[in-house]
Parts: sequence; C-alpha cells; structure tokens
Amino acid sequence: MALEHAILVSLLEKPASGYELARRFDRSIGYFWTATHQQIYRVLKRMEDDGWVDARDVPQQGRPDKKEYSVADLGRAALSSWLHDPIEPESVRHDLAVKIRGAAFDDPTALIREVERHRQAHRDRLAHYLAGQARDFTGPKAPTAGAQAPLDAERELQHAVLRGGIAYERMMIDWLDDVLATLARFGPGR
Amino acid sequence: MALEHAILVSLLEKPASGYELARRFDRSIGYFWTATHQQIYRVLKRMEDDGWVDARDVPQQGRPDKKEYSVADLGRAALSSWLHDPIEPESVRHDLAVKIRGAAFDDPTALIREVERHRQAHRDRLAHYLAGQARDFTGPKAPTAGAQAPLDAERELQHAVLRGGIAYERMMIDWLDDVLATLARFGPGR
DNA sequence: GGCGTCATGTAACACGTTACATGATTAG
DNA sequence: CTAATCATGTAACGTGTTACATGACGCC
Repeated sequence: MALEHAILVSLLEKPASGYELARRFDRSIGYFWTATHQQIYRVLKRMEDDGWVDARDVPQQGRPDKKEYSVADLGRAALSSWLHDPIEPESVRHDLAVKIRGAAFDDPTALIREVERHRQAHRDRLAHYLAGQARDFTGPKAPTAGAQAPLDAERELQHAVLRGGIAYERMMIDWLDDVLATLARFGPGR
Repeated sequence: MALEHAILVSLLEKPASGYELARRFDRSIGYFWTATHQQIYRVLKRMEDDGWVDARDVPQQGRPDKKEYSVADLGRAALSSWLHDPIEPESVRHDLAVKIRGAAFDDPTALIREVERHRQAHRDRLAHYLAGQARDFTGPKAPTAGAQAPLDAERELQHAVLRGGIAYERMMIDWLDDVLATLARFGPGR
C-alpha cells in the first residue's frame, strides 16, 4: 500500500493540513494517485499515532484553524525503507477495455459516444499537464537561488513523473482513436 | 465496479469454471483486469444467487468435478445495461511514480535498479502480447467458417484491446528509459 | 514420499467509496 | 440569504488481499 508513502512524499515537498493534502491529491499528486479527504484523514490519524508525522495547530484569521502535518524522523525512515523495498509492477485496470470487449455481445456502435467522451477527458488532462509543464518546468533552472542540488533533484524528478503522465495521456488518445476506427467498421446499423 | 462485468464478458466468450476464470484472469483478461480466485468464487456465488449465471456440474475423469458457469438472460441484461451506463475515466495509480518523487528525499541512484526491474517486466509483457498478437490476430480473418459477422466483432474488439496493451507497454518502456536517464544525472556518488 | 496441478472454498483484515454531519467565513 | 470554500470528521458498506484449509490425481 502506498497512500501513506504518497502522503509522506507530499508532506516532505511541503507540510500541509489534511484538507490541503486532499486538494493536492486532486492535482499534482493526483496525476498518479487519487485519494478522498476521508481516506486521508483516516490515514493521517494513524500516521500521527505511529509517530510518522507531527501535527501542529495553526490558528488562522477568518478561517477555521488547521492542523499542519510535517514528516517526523520515523516517517522519513519508513519512507526510506519503503523506497528500498522492491514492489511488483502493477497491472492496469481498465473498465473501458472490459466494455470494449463486452460490446461484441451488444451493439458495438452504442459504445462510440462513450469512447469519445473518454478521449475528450484524456485530451483535457493532456492540455492540463502541458500547461503545468510550461508553467513549472521551463525557463530558469532553479526558481529559488541557493541550496541548488537537492532542489534540482526534487524538480527534475517531479518533471520526469509529469512527462510520464503526458506520455500516458497521449498514448490513451491515440489508442482511443484506434478503438473508434475499429468500432466504426461495424457500421451504422451493423 | 466491473469484476462482475468482466466475468460476464469472459463467460460469454466461453463458459468456464471458477478455477478456469481465475486462470484467464492471469492471462488475456488479466491484460486489463486482475482478480484472484477468492474474489472470483465470492462474486460468482453472488451472481448465481442473483440469477446472472447458470451453473452446471461437469464430471471429469482423473480430476475433481467442476462447476461450469454460463451467462443467463438476467446476466446478459445486466451487462447490456452496464454497457449503456457511462463511466468516469479512471485515473492511474502508480506506486513507482510515488517512489520516483520520493527518491528526491533519499538517494536517487538507489532507485535505478528498481526502475530497471520494472522496465524489464514491461519488456517481458510486451513480448508476451506481441506473441499473442502474432498467434491470434494474423493470417486468415476468421478462424472458423460461417457465422462470420458476430465472430468478427469479437475478434476485432479483442484485438483492439490487445493493441491498447501493446501501446501501454511501449509507452512505459520509453518512459522508464527517460526516468533512468534522469536518475543517472544525479551521478554515482551523489 | 513429496511436489505440482486441478478444484473449491472460509475467515480476517485492509483499503476505498459514499453518504452524512458540523460549523465558520466570504462573495454574490 | 444563499452558495461556495475552508476545515475536520463518523458510519456503513463494498471491494480486494492474505492466509488458511481440504482433497484427489499424476509425475518424479
């Protein structure tokens, strides 16, 4: 399981409250890991109990106070040990692929609109990733001066992961084009 | 949830026992959906209770008897209704991407071997898919004569899904090459 | 005699999703 | 005054994983 570890990475990049983490999981971290706020609060509580993270109450003006979490030594050690532990390459789970094979036993052309919807969603995500790349990973190499080496690793690796997301979305768009061409061959009316 | 529906598709392609289904989920269906035998037995039981599948005892020689399941009318209807129900495009979950971002807070070069292992696994899968494609989707269009139109749809759509798997593995291999090049930039010794 | 395959299951637990709940502040 | 955002949580349920269990047959 990696939600704990995804949270640790995110907190190392910048301490945050549960709420802020949840929003990050809708954005950058969400490129390759999703989680709802309920899950995050539950896991965060366990991590606090286990001493992986420290909580600090931060009073705010005009807003509810928040509990800001940062990574404790135990958490850093847990992350490090996980990083050194080999994991199995996962296999994908694609509802859409199940549908495509299932369409052979129903009307194949009925799936066309669904596939088009998915292709559009992937186009949107691609555009979003490309905008993020242009915003965060072009121009001057280091956004802050000083302490360059470690910052560079963080940025470079974040960028490498983002390039993976971009490659994934491009592949999906091309494949869905292919699927649409295949479905179209079964003609309107069949 | 789509395990039920993946089972329905698989049983429509060919009736099978729980055990045989479990093995299919290690192979062709497993390209895009995984499930262990425990899950399959549990779901199969529920599907039988709900009248989605019919079970038939098949005595065998030199082997334990098996329960062969086939799709009932209710199951066909359930699949059809699911096919017409739009689903949300899922987001991916990549432990490896978490590790890559996490490596910035540990020794980045320690990840190289892990990434190489994953790249090899994806190369193996790609080779496996390509072999399957050569075996099942080249040469004469229909493997059996007669009843062509529906058989063609089944084959064509299976092939389209397999092409997706191939595209996915190629993308992953390329991306992991990219990641390795990035990790290597942090040099041996830093 | 031991290991691998065929075949089916139970039980406990971990993880993920959905719905519900509360309460303050700010923008329209 | 209504809706959205910030902030944290509980409860119930569904799905997925791991471990354990049984038993027959065939191969070395």
